[in-house]
This record gives sequence, structure tokens and C-alpha cells, in this order.
Amino acid sequence: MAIERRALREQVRDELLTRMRTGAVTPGEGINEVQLAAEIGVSRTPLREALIALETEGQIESESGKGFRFAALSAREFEELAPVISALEGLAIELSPPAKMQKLAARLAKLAAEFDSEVAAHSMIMTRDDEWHGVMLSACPNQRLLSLIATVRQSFHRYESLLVPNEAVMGRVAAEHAAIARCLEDGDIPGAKDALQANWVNGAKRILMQASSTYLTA
Amino acid sequence: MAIERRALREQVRDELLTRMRTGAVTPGEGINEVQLAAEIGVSRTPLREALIALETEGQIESESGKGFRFAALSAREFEELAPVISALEGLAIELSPPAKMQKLAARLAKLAAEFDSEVAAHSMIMTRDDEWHGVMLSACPNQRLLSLIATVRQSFHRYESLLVPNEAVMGRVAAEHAAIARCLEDGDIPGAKDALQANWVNGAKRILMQASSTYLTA
DNA sequence: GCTTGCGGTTTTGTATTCAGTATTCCTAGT
DNA sequence: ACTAGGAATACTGAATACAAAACCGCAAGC
Repeated sequence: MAIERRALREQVRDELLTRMRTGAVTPGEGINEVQLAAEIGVSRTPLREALIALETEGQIESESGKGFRFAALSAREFEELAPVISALEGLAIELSPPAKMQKLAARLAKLAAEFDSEVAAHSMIMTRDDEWHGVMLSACPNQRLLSLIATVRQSFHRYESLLVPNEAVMGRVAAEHAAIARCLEDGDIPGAKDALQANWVNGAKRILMQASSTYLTA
Repeated sequence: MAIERRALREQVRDELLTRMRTGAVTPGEGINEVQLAAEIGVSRTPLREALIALETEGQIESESGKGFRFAALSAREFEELAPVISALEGLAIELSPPAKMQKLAARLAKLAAEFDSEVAAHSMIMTRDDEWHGVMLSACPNQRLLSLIATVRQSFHRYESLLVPNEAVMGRVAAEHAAIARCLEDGDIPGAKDALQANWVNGAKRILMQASSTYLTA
């Protein structure tokens, strides 16, 4: 086993992300650095470093002198994220070698089918969704694009986790995966892109309608 | 005038960016924190915070224990950036209200024309290019998208600044601006997107061919 | 009654210190 | 001569300390 030594700031970053996704913190909430650092069990320095990293990713906001706060959730941003993700993932598919893509299609279809049957807990859905997209993107050679996608997906997942009922996510994910896999098996890249876009955008709309708007600010 | 008070880390970040763009540092070069901090005139803390922010933007790399280094320039990444930018900016155009877009078209055409005639220094070209794109994107309501574009453009500009002869940039920019403005005046969004994409991708290729590869690693 | 100025307190922003790790350079052994 | 080992050095990563700015409450004045 390759022993791994991760910087503290990375671990803190992950901890913060899970807290944000599990609802352990309320969106928009201000951050008291000493208190939070104590809670996590590190000093302020690595905490601040994690906060700064998350800030440039758009997950945390800050104001000079006022400190950091967890980014507020807004219906507006949620709707903004959908087209961005679909455009980026569509591009990723387009840039992937068609041959490789077609090979992946079978695996994707299988994963999509398994998905349906499985009674999945909320967190499990996310994990599976991430896994599926990981496979789909695994043929894309554009590293920079992949890293961007990862960032944006993080933001989106936060919304899904917090304000979306399980069944809705299930619905979006299942339909999306199946449709895309079908297109990819046929080598129909434009079709896959359309499916992606339709699912993301419509999915976001649908989700917003039934969202328990406890968290949303606007 | 609204008095502005920016955090030190922000100012350091800008300073680092200009150093990277003006070639004051060589790509891939390791960073000595104490030395660089002294040079800039701040302590290590805000410097590190700036470095971390730039790292999540992809402009700086780090390895645990080894510290930070300025991101190396690779032909590969340069080629990777082009399709990402064009996809994002294309999406931005698509999401902008057509009416507003058409209003902007005239201004864009005028700016593009001025551009040609002006004997522009290297830095001036960049400034004008930024300005032009700023106008083009000013009708896009998707904040998240705009912020992503800004980040990616930063990375791209670094390549252009360092390894591209003036005339080549001029060529790309002039052709791109004129073509896009024309399409937008006609309300031809798909055409504008195509023009964008063609210019970015071909431009990148052309630039790479004639690039003084002093800086490039691969 | 509402505003406004002041003192104290809390919290952030930055500097400094400490500890742990990588690197370098020298020495000793083959 | 060349390599392995180890001490010395330098630098990063994290913790702590300090300074400055923002918040809170209260009281005085309009």
C-alpha cells in the first residue's frame, strides 16, 4: 500500500464539503473560525486555507473584515449550474475518442440498469451517480475540462443533497443515464449531448418546483 | 468614490498573476515562500493564501512537502483550454437575451474595427481583448458561468502572453471579433458559436506551430 | 424616542514561531 | 572512484501570537 500523506488543508476541505452536503451547516451561515477549527480539531491556519480554496470554487463566500460564510443556496444559482454542467459534460463526450466511448456504453447501460433496481439511500444515489459519470468521463483526454466538471458537479450535488427528495433524484438520474447510454451505444454523440442537456435543465426545473424551500434564499 | 479595501491575499494574487503573465517568473519554477514573500513585501501567510487560491484555479501546482511551483506550460494544456473556453463563451452567448445581444453587436463591431487600426502593444492587445469579451458577455445573466469563464481565460492569457508573437494574437483576435460581431448583428447565434469555436481552436493550433517553445514542456 | 458616539469585546487578518520533512553535502567504506 | 549513510541545512506545513477591524451595548444628546 502506498502510504498516503495528505495535507491537512485537504482533509479539512473534505470535512467541510461533507458537512455542507449532509446539512450539518445551514447555507448562508457565518463561520466562526476558532470555534469551527476547534470542532474539527485543527488550528485556524489549515481551516482558513481550506476555506480559501472552497471560496475560489464558489462554495464559500467571504467579505473582507467579516470573514467567511457558507455560500447561500439560491434557486437562481441552481438553475445557472445546470446548463454549465451539461455543456461541459457534453463537450467531454464530444472530445472523447468515439471508439472508446462506444466501448464504455455497454458498461454504462449496465450500471444504469442496476441503478433502477437498487433501493438506494440518499447518499448511495450520489455515490452511484458520481461513479456513473466517472465512467462516462473516463475516456475524455482533456484534464482541465475534467477538473472543471468536478468542481461544478460538487456545487450541484450540494443543492441536490439538501433540497431534493430522493425519488426526484432517482428519477433524474435513472432517465438521464439510460438515455445517454442508449445514444452512446449507437455512437450518436449529438443525441447524447441533447439527452444530457434536456435532463439537466428539465431536471433542475422539476426539482425546483417541488423543492422544500427551507434552504433557498431566492 | 466607493473606498475599496481589499484583503492582502487578493493583492498578492494579482501581483503573482502579473508576474506570471509578464514572464517575471519561469513556468515550472519552484517557489521559495520566504524569499517571494519578502520580495512582495508581505509575510508568508497572505502569500500562501494567494498561492492556494491560484492552485485551485489551476495556475499553480503543489506537492505535499515540496511546496508550490508555478504551473508549467504545456502544449497539451494549451490545446485543452481552447475548446473549454469556446464552449463556455458559446454557452454564454446562447444564454444571453437575443435582444440585448443584438444591441451589443454594433458596439462590438465598432470595437473590433478600432482594434485593427490601432498599433497595439502586447499588453494593450490583451486589455482590449478582455474589454471586448467583457462587452460580449455583459448580457449573459449566468453569474456562475461568467466566473468560470474568467478563470479559464486567465489561464489561456498566460499562454498567449508568454509564447505568442504579437502579430499572431492580433490576427486571432481581429478575425474572431469581426466574425462574431457580424453574426451577432444578424442574430445568428449558432453562427457566432461556430465562429468562436473555429477561432479558438484553430488559433490555438496556429499559435502552437509558431510558438517559441522556450517555455513549453510538452 | 431616536440617533450617535464611545468603550469594551469578539473576531478576523497578518505576522511570527515551532515542528516536521525533504534536500544537500560530506564522509566513510567498498 | 563511486556509492551508501548520515548529519546539517533549508524549507514547508501547522500552530500560536499579535494587531486591527468590526460588532455590541449603553448612555448622552438632540
